[in-house]
Amino acid sequence: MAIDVRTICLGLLSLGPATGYEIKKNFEEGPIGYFLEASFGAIYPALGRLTDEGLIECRIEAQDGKPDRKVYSLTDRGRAAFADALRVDPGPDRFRSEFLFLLLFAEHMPPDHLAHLIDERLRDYRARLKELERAPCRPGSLGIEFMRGHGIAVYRAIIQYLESNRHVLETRADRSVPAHAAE
Amino acid sequence: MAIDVRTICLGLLSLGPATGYEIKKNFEEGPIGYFLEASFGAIYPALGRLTDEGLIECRIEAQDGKPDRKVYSLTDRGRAAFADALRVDPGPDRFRSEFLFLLLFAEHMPPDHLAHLIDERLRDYRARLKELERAPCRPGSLGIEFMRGHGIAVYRAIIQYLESNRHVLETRADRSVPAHAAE
DNA sequence: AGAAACATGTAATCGGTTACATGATTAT
DNA sequence: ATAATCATGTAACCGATTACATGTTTCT
Repeated sequence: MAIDVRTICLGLLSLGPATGYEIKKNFEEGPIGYFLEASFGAIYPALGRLTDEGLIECRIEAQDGKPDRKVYSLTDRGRAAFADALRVDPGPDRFRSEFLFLLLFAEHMPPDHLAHLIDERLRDYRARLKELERAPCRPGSLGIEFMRGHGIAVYRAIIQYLESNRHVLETRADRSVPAHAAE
Repeated sequence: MAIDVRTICLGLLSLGPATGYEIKKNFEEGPIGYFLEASFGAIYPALGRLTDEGLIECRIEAQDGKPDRKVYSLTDRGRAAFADALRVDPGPDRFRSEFLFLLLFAEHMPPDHLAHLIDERLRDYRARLKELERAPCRPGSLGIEFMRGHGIAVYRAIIQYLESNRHVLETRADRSVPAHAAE
């Protein structure tokens, strides 16, 4: 078994007690979402199983209106289990991009659509970069800072590459319907 | 429906006829595997469905010993369907890394294990980079070249980041059992 | 002798996404 | 008013991975 949502929850809880909702936030804000993701539909059941197995325990905080907060924290057995999980050798890093898949066929796209596609992706990456770059008020752990730097380095590389090489695809798209051939 | 294996097969077949085996090779060699992946268990059924739907067709080449080669190619309807699929807006690019997840807990790792982890990952990235860098004999399509450049840019950024920042995690790992505290 | 490449396929299993269900409070 | 944030959970569905099944040829 590789690194699934259960292990991720275990890991994040080893950094401190948290609710399912807070765990989810980790993937949406901050550098962790740069290389990990999990949905509520995966997190809540994982937390349930982990509790059944005695690897985490849960303190319930009543709230008015909202559902009770369930703050989970690692048990000793959970700590041990996680120390164990830390020894697995990590699978390969993977970059997945539907965007690049589409660009594979840039030549068969209307030039304006192609340009729009690249513009949007660039906007997206610039936003992600800015998000990572704005330093956290309270600097997180060493690990988190390292992830942040990693993300920044990669996003910068991608933005730079896109900016300086888009013309390769775009001039070709023009040439596929060259002006002098439309006569 | 986003970009699933069926669409990927359709796209790769739009570049020329191929067998399931050849489609799979695309993900293992060459720049396409940099941002896409699919297993035989996904490709063969996808090819079957696509054939049933009349989007691709199959020419069977008998062979001795080996199973027959089934060379698939797009039909006109398939070409139209793919042109359609090209219009969807691509989901976000995602980078997933179990490796970075582990590094999140670098402080709780034996220093030699941490160093080994990073060494291995660096080796892996250098190999991938070399693989991308060795220019294809027959330069592929513009699109492929673009992907190649993208991968090279990203891998270089990651390697450089890892090389120049690993000490941040590693000196800390040392300090967790500092020499002067062991007295 | 053994591994790797060539070549296609099936089936069990599974992890996870998406959508649904509920509902108060606070910010725009 | 409307959207967003807070807060937890269930269930259907699904795509895909993994392992299995089979067998030859060629490279090391």
